[in-house]
Amino acid sequence: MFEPVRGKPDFPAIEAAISQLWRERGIYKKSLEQRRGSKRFVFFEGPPTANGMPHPGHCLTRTIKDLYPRYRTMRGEYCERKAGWDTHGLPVEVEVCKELGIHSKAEIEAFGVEPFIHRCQESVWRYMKEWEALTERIGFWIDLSDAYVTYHQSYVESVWWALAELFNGGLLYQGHKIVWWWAQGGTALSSGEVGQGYREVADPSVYVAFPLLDDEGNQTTRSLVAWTTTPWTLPSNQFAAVKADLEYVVLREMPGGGDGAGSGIPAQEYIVAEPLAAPLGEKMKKQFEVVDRFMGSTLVGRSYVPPFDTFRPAGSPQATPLQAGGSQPAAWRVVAADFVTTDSGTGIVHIAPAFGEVDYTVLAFEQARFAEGRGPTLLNCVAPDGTFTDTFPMGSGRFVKECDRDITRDLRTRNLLVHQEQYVHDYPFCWRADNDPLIQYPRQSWFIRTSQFREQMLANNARIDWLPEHIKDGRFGNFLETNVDWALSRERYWGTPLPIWKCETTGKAEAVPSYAALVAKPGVQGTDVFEKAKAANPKLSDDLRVHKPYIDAITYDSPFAAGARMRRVPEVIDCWFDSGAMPFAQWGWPHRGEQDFKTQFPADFISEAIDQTRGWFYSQLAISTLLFGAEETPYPHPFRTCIVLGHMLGEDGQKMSKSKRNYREPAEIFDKYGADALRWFFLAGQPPWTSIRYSERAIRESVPEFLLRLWNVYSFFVIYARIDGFDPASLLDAPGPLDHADLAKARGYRPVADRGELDRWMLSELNATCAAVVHRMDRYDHFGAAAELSALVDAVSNWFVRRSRDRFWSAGRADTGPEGNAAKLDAYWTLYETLLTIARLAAPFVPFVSEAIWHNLAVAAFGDTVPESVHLTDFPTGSEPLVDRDLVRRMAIVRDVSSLGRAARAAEKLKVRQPLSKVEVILAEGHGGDAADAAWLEAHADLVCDELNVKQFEICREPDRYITRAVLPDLKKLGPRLGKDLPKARDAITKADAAALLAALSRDGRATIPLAGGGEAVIEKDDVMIRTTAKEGWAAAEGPRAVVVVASQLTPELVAEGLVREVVHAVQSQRKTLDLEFTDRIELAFETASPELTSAIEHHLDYVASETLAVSATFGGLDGAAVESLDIDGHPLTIAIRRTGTAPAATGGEA
RNA sequence: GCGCGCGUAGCUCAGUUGGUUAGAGCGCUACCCUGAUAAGGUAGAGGUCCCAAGUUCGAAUCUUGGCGCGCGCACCA
Repeated sequence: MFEPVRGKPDFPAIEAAISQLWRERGIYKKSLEQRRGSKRFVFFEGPPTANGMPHPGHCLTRTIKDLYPRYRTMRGEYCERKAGWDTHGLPVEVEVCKELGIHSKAEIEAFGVEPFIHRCQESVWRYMKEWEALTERIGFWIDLSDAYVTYHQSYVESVWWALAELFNGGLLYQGHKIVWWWAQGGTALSSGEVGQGYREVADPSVYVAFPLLDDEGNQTTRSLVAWTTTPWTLPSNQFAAVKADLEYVVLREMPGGGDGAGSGIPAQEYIVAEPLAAPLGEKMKKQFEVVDRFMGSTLVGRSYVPPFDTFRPAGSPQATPLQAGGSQPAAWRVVAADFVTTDSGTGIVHIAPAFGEVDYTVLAFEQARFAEGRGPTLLNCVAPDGTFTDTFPMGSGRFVKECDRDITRDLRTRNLLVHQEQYVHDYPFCWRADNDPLIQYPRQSWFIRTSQFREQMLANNARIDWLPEHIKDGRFGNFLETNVDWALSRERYWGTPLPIWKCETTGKAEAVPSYAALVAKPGVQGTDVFEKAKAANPKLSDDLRVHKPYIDAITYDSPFAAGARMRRVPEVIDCWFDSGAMPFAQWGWPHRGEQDFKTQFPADFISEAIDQTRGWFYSQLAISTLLFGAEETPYPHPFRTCIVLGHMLGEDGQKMSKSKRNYREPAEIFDKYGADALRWFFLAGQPPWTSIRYSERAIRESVPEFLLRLWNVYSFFVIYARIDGFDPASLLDAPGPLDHADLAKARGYRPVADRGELDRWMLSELNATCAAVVHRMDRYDHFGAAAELSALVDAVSNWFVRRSRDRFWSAGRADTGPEGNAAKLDAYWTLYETLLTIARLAAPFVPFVSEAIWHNLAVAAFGDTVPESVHLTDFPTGSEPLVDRDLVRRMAIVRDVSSLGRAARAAEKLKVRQPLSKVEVILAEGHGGDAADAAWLEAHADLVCDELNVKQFEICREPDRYITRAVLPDLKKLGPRLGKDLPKARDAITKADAAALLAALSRDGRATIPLAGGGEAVIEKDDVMIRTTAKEGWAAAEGPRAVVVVASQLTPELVAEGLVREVVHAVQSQRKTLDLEFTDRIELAFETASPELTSAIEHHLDYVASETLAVSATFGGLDGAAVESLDIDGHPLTIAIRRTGTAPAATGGEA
């Protein structure tokens, strides 16, 4: 027998109990075991970082990541779910630095790399408990005990193998490039990391004069005006770039204002691009006259005085021999460059090759023009820590950005500052230390030649199913097309060490694919460093063996030079490479895990939020393509389908972030509403790729619509099943999965075909929904599937249960015994089957509530002869033979007619309590309905009468009394055929005599109508639709399927009945205010001065008494009764109620 | 600046290949039910489908150009 159900569910408490049940019985493991050997569904877990608290965004990803594996498992597939943790990288180091109160690399070195690494390793697990709790709480089934961890030796060795492969293939190289440099952190960042840190800031923007030299090397009064937002790069200026085919003008200040006028100092003349001259004048609020104009090519080759003489020797510029013969000064010369634009600035670009990628290409180009070894060298007066060196005394030892002000002031005193303003633009900061601006800086760095694989990556991408689809060719495709080589190395500490050892003599390098390969090298030394540390501290993790600083101690004999040693390069790698290597590194492949890797590659399904486009999605695709791309595969790799989730927004619509903590803790939501509420909100609230507004209100409001409604139906079922003795276990001896075929074996389970219409309808809807949900879920459309589920629960609650109440409350027991009531038993079987099936359908979505329902309806009833968990059952796919489409359609018509009837009543202010004599229904033609529908509807007159509280139902025989018919052209059919004549045809059809036209069409199947302005059109029967419109003066409502007319005339009898219903309603309200149980019996007495009301009550006294459970109903007073005076439709009435006793709760009898 | 996405009811969002009366939930208002009851149900009000032009017989839907929002990118010197 079923356990009693609390009417008001405490979902969090229910979920806690279910959670415990799963844990104790190992349901997750069993769900896997049960499918072992079946077709695999491969899922990759994108590793989160556990050194921060989980937030609502993680709840979303974990919900989606749980949904599909659960669904697939129920569909019969085998889906391993290996957890993973991302443990390396800057986020961890920065967190540890914060704890230590330090920031710079120097401080880390002072603290000691070894203890620092230990701290990092501990920090990684700081919030592990919270993560594990969240994972269990939200019902994310995954193997936490067997998680892959990116710092583990086996993982690191897999990454080493990958890097060695790339190195040996010539795809991993060291290059000198301008990189985005985090000076305080002393490392370059990848483009992905740089992208994370853009922020809008106001920088000083300066217009600086570069005085031109004449042919003799003397300074002239004409100056180039260059624009820059990074004054600190000016000391390292090497060139000025112009566009050769752009017009430049020479500006002289008009007399009458400004500095220098009349002071004897020759007026300054400024050279700028013609289109930018006027804007500059406006900014400076000065009048200029143009004294000369020429093309940019005229300027090319001219020498100028750089703003600072940091690197400039005294005297005239030195002529340097060119490759092609002749000579030129190597630096401080005007060059031509195509990238110069007139979008902003002056059309003259200050070139500091050390601090700009484009600037660097100018230098490289210029170097090639000069004789070997004589060209310009890179000028740089900034140290790697972002401070000026002694080469630039003014800023020596200070961070460059802090010197902007002093540099500007200096320029002004030397009359070189033409103009200054604030410039608001986006500038990158370190994504982990967001007060540190990044600078572009020349650096040796290790790169992966990903750009060489652009086409292969695009081809691979083309075969991936992206959801939403536009990611493929949009955001992700674009990113691939503009791919640049992956800046892999990090000059940091806590990361996978770059497994490259260099010969100290020759500088030649080789890559090492594993620790074993390393210690097998000839003359290996230094392995004892770790062993000693381990001896001193036995708790030291063995995995640190392959980390800094221990790994750096290991050296071996160079194969390149006799007597030389091989030493590791100092860098670690970008942690995104770690996570991207996860498809094979999670198994330690290729050093081990061959079988696992083979069966678990590629993934069928992954899902993360959109910020992973350039993160994990890219790193996986790039690594997989580079390593495995040579082989033709019939599938994309390393994943086939990827759901890209939208960003989670806070209550204010702002983006949430771990560091800003601008969100409610998930735990609070779990405690108040439960995990299933949150899951349903995520899954059913919106398509997964839209950004989700995470608000408590929205979560709360999503509960009644589905979870609570489902629970209420379930609770209704259990309450009455217990009362009526519906005990499936006593009717079914050898239960199996409790699906339709299984239940059909039960005694008293009548074949569906023999059952009442409502039952057949319910099972039709149920099975149709199963098929629809499967269809949606197979296409990763859980949002659509959730809508189907929601509609099904609505159908059960608002139609099946409501229309079945009579059966549930009718006399007799719900069994096959002598008191058995077959119709009642049918109702129970139908609702039972429906609820069991819904529990299975909803299981992947709301696993807790589904389990609670299953547990009571199946396990509590049958014990261990049925599956002990809903998650061990097969997902219902729907049985087509049980679906009766005609019935579904016709029931929809009844619901429509009822709804329209109520609308008609409402329009005339006729409340449902007032009985009416008649309802007439005119069915629309041409809406897929037919004559059989009308007959069917007529057969359901009682149902409609009951719903609408009318005495009589009729399909209207004289529709013309109530409606007018209009013939409407079916534009979709006629449009393509008639084209431009359509408007004329439409007018002609609309204006034509509808009756005559219809007659002609039904007689001949076609009709010819004349068109305005000549010509005619032939229309066929199917080319038109008939619209019926209610005539004025009737209580009618029209919908697409029918017009419903209610008779609004009231007879005295009807009025009296209406009054009585009002009285009953008043008594019931009174019962409720008196807090009477629904089984309490009462004595009832009325007093009224209205003869009309007196008469009405007298005529229906029995009805009143039975409806209100009154043992007596009289006129007059009643001692000790609760008395209430009120107004019944304008008639005064006093009601006296006295409780007399309680009848035993039972169904049957007074329905 | 370039790219991607979005713009539909007070709020959150659907809207299938262009087709006649643009939908849902919540909220609001009114009503119903009172044996699922601190539940449940029905109806109503509420829309220049961001703007403009174009294509078309016909545009929320397609095209172009604006405007606004979000996100991403980076040769913003």
